[in-house]
Amino acid sequence: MILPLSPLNDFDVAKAKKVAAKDLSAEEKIKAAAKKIFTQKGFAATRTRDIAEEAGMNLALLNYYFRSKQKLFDIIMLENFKKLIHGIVIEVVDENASMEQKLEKVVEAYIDFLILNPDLPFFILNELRNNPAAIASTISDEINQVRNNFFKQLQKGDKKSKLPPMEPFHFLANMIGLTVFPFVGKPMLQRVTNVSDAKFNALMQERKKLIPVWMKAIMSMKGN
Amino acid sequence: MILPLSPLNDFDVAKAKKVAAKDLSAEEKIKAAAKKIFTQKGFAATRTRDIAEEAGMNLALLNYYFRSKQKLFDIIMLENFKKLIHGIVIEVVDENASMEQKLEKVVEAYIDFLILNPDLPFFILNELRNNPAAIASTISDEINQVRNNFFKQLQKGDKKSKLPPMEPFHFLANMIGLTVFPFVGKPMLQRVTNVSDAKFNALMQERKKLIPVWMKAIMSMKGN
DNA sequence: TTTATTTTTAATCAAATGATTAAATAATTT
DNA sequence: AAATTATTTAATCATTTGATTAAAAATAAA
Repeated sequence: MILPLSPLNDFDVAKAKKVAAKDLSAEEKIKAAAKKIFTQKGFAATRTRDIAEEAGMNLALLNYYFRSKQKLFDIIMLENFKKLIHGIVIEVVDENASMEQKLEKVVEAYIDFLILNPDLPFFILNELRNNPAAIASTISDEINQVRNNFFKQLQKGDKKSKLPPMEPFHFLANMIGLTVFPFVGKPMLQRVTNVSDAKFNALMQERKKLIPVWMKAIMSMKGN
Repeated sequence: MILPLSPLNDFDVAKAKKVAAKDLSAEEKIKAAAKKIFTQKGFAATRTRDIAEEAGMNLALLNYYFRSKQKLFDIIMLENFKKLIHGIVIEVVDENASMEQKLEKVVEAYIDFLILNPDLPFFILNELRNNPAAIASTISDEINQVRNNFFKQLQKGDKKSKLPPMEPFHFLANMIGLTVFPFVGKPMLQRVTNVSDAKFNALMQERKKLIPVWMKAIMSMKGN
């Protein structure tokens, strides 16, 4: 295999072949380790040696399989991002569901997901700051869907749930703020309120029921 | 001055003397540049050369005045942190103010502050992740004050405002989520909702009035 | 003005870090 | 089994980056 010597050749030829052998392929081990460390520490604070060590692999394998730290990061980034928005768009765009139904479904699915991936939102928010354009372009389709469907529903109000129209920005900020912020600010909140990890998760379970109720209360206020 | 040659000598002797000369001292220029870049990009992603360039100063001056990147960062970090919690604790701990009054005061003061320092909360959240213990110890006094005063008021309910008791964690998560999250998630929210910087600030002005109303609506719901 | 002190600069160092290479090993194909 | 191809390793490179140094310039003290 001459790939490392010819940087411009395509790279996936080698991959497909040996995958699915043994327990977990070297490539998969590296990817898993990279996901863990990149997600925890972000791009800049992650060293390729840390990834190799976490994967129990030789450092050179990282470049053998992924060419560069940046390329590896891009792959992780994209997968993380898709994982995070997967499901939510489909739920939210559904024409037949009422606002109330959407609220309940999305919040529950999201909190379940975040309990399993507590570092993901901070990671996304961080990298979105460093690279707004590149990432946004990969998901512009989903954004447009949300704009064309859900935002319209929001702005004309929801008859079934008796919820008046609401400015989409405020709705999103509230919804994500209430749902995602506890995970983004977890270290701070835990420190101030003196809450253990177990208690934190229990509180998040509570919020699955509470947030939809709160959101409806917010939307029912006059002046929105 | 022999400081650069004797690393263990005290460092502040030199400082005090020439400060307040010219327009802005070299030390102040570096500090301002460091604050800007550290706050924007975090510790790991910031290069000392970037700071020197931003300040228009020679790279060696950074070490001359501050000894190391880490020491400079610690100073910025502490100032940022104090700036962020300044005021809020005094407001919130005041025994005589009702919950309602506190809500209105704190939200307004905070949003005004955040409009001027939009990158600060993300910076704090980020560094709090990397170094939970060190930072927390510098503000444990303030945290205890909040616990002993405000959380008690929360948990016994507020008669004047007719607000029933609420779990402190949920209250904090909601309050900070609604107030601070828009700034933390600014790039994401702006992208999805297609909102300009000017519009964003206008929406934040709106939220100064809305969030207290929303918070009262949330707290008035049964089941908290 | 002369001397001492402080500040600034340019050059350089040492360590960390992303990446590469050539050789060794393992697996696959013929 | 022999030949080919793919994977893995240890050693090394080149660059970046935080830090230092010695000398020059600016300022203050005598």
